[in-house]
Amino acid sequence: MVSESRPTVVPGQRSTRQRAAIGDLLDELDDFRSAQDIHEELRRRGEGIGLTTVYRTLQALADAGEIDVLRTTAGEASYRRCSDTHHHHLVCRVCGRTVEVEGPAVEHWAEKVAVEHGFAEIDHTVEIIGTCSGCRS
Amino acid sequence: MVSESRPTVVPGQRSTRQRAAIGDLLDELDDFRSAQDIHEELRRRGEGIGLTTVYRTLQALADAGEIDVLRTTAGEASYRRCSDTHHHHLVCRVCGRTVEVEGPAVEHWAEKVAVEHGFAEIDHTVEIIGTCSGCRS
DNA sequence: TCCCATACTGACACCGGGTGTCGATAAGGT
DNA sequence: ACCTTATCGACACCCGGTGTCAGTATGGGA
Repeated sequence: MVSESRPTVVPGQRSTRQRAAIGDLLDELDDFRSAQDIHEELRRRGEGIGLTTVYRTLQALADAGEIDVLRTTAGEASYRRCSDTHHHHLVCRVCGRTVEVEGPAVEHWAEKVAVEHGFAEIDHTVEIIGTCSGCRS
Repeated sequence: MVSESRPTVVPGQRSTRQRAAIGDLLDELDDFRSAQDIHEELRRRGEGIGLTTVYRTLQALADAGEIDVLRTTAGEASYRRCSDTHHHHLVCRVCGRTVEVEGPAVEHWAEKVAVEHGFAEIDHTVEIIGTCSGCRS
């Protein structure tokens, strides 16, 4: 028994109480949350944790590809634990409910268009936002 | 002769020297530029104009759909005069060179996916970034 | 088990893009 | 020309995010 339910929260970095708390919270949440939301929620639960640490851990997780980042139109970053496979997001503009969607056709299109214009090392972002059924009543 | 080469820079607002200067500069530029870039360039050319005015004019133009806005990963807003038709951008991550691209298939896919999940009033963002041929040497 | 080099933490100061305020100024109808 | 109204822009301010650095926790040796 190697007693490692969460081997490393952030690959290549030590596992600490604070990082574990952030990891656990992300597992629990479904929507995109800002660093400050996450910090506030952890404090509410009695975790002693600093805002700086939350910012840095989330950034490290994002760099490692462990979580997805979304920039709100207000310029704020939002984070969410997602599935490993490449996908995009369908987000409700009212409640923030998020659905992961795949679109192989879009990937190919982006790649093709970019190559046609002589671009390489292609990356892309696709976000769909709308109002979900629950928020229309 | 109604002597109106630029009837209104921002629809529903007065035409002023400052707004005309911003409009002219946007006509001239090809890439996405930040508000501060635009302010700096206008000052360099001798235009007396305040940074606040530039911010507000660009925002009004964007609200009116006269120009396109792009949020950089650094959280900074960039602006560019674009064609009227709906399109997306292929941007070079090094030099910022921008190509407008169309993808009817993507529009349909976004719409379809969103409707399937019960979403309405659908909007979407698609950006492709890569390294252009000139910047790879 | 103790020790120590190393990584991590977090309070705090700071940075920078962007916005609110408000007196000064320009626009344009009469 | 005059007056009402929109606009301008210097300045203070807001706030998300980052750099710093002294203090603290961690975990691999000895």
